[in-house]
Amino acid sequence: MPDQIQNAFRALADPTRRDIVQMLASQDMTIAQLTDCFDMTRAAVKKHLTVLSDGGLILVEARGRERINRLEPKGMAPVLDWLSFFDQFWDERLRNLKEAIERKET
Amino acid sequence: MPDQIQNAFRALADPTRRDIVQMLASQDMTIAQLTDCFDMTRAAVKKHLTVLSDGGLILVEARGRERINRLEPKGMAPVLDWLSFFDQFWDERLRNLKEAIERKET
DNA sequence: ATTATTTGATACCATATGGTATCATGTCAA
DNA sequence: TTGACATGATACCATATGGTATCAAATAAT
Repeated sequence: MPDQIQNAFRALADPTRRDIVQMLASQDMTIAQLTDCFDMTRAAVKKHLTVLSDGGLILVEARGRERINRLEPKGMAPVLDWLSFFDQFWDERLRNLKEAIERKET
Repeated sequence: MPDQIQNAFRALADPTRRDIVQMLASQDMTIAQLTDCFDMTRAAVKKHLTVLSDGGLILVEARGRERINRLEPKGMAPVLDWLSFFDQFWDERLRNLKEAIERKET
């Protein structure tokens, strides 16, 4: 719960975890299914899934002896919120540039 | 140049670096100025700036013996591009949910 | 010219991270 | 019940990471 922003950004910092996120976007998958898609051990994939879960980016549902890993779009909210301030900066930059050009042309 | 997405995500994965980005959003700063804002050595701050530079998130301009660190909004583009696919997923989820509700109510 | 200031670079350290191997546990099927 | 299968958990390893301390180099100030 604490530092959700940090956990989410950390979860996205690894290329394998970003790949997992992309795969889960197309369909829910078990650990074994995900492991088939990567050149690494099931234990390694499990670790990545734990980090993604800590980041709030996936939800794990126990179904019998399997664990269905599902994407949790809400988990991306802290990341997008943080980045939103940057959009403002970007816009301000464009405004300043526009102003400067207008002053020169006056 | 290669793996710009990875370098950008990695740069954003550290809380100190995200703080630096926020500070540079309000004004360009030298390494010494940034160091005053944190409880760590100038060398540590310099390392973070190198990572941010590798991620394409800042530009460094030499001015005399000082180095002006400036935010580079364009560097955020790979991150936003990668996240954009997620927006689609989110929308699709909403569409599916909407469809399911409509089917039930029919 | 000399000194102070800002930075670059390197060596070094503790811990985090990504990975494997291994064994224990729970669940499905015969 | 007895295996087979999917997972959990732990110990362990190599490397990456975030930090310090230290020294060299370039520029500013006196």
